[in-house]
Amino acid sequence: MAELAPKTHPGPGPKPAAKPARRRNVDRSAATRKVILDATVSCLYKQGYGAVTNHTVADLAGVSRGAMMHHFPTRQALLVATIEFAYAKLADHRKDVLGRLAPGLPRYRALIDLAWANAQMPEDIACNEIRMGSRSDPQIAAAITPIMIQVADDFGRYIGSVARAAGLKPDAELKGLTLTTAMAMRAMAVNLFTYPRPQIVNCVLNTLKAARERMIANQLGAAAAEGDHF
Amino acid sequence: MAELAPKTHPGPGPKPAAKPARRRNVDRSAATRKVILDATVSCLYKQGYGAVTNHTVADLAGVSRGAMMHHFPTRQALLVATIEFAYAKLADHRKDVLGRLAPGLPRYRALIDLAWANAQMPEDIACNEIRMGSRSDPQIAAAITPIMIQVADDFGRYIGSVARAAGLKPDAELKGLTLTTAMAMRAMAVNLFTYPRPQIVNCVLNTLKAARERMIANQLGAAAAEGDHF
DNA sequence: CACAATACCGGCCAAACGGCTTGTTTTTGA
DNA sequence: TCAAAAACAAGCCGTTTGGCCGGTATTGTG
Repeated sequence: MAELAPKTHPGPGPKPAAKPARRRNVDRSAATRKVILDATVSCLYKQGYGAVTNHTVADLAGVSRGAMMHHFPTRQALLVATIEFAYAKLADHRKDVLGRLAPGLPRYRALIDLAWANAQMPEDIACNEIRMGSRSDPQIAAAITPIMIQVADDFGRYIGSVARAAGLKPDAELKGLTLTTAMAMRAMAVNLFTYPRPQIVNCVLNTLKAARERMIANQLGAAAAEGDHF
Repeated sequence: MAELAPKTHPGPGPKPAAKPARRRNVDRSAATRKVILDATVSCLYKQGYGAVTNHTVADLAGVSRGAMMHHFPTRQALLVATIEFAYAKLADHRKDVLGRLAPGLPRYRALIDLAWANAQMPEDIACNEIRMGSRSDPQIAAAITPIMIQVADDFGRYIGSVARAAGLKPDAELKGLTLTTAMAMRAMAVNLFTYPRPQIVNCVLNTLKAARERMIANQLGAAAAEGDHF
């Protein structure tokens, strides 16, 4: 739990009540919102949707319920903000990892491992929890569905651009592999909570990578597929 | 909502208060339990884990809350019973479908479509909801985890026996395909609630079937893979 | 038939929930 | 410097939750 600002002078100095450093309102707001959203993601990740209550999140964030009400007047507002916050973080992570790799096949080949890394991140687990949990609340579900559709479509287009940059054409085989990977990663991450068998991970990843290499060989010829890309 | 027994004489006959047919206690119990468990599955399927409350389930089942308390004293008891009930139904369905097919390759090839059919059934969706939802309640999660581990292991052995009967050896490739299929189907069924794009289904199924045919050709030679098995 | 056991009923309770409200502290802008 | 605005604090309330209760109806048993 991060301290937002020192409230008291820590040392044994002669000043018994040092004034807290002056902070601008925009910074105070941003910091508080971030603390709350991080706490929500952490709560969703560790305890699941059912544990996300007013009280729990506020305590976890080290913030009063009043402050939470001020920034997120309703539960719906909190969850919508959390899903946008989490998706943004996931997109940043993707961009960061892929940016270090050369465009073309190396970058395309990194997508499967990246998908698995993403699926394990608390932010992705949190999004899954909200997607599933909000089914019980039509209002929240209605607010969240369009966000998720847009994110999914954006993600699909992004994968398409990475594939094209690698000289691959996004045909049915490529789309099928992309979707299968996305689905399998998500379910596998969820599954690890209740069926802790880490050895299945490499098993699934290898299956997907084998299908990928076969597709690359089909599209670009066997020359592009030489070497061990597992 | 099924009537358990006619309480009053429906017709305009001269008998104003016909006695309800005498039923044995075991039958009364079984019927009531079934109505409650069906209602729980339906509630999980249509509205999700958060909607499964004492009141909602009892109303949906057409049963008093007292009767529910009698058969399932706690929420945990209800959910454990539901997950066992649902898994039994899914296993029956699998057995029923596969039993109509010739053992060997035809039966093995039916597994992917069967996995998708199973994943879409309310009973499977209900199990997913319980698995995810119960993460917020350590007690319920602890009661459910061993059940799911056993079911998953039994299922794995069953797939193995079907594969062996088809002359296939359960190597890493086959296991990977089995796991990938199971994971992708589960996530896809969940996904349809929030991202209604039916066209992705065949895309994923075709990817998995292509991998399957390639594996069959690898293990049994090209002769076994002739024809169109999509 | 009498009496025990089981199935069923619906009101009740404490606890926890979401969110509203009033009051206090800090920042802002003129 | 000072009033308005924003950030923050926390008590409060109506509702809903899971579970408990005394009581009734039906079935099993000697």
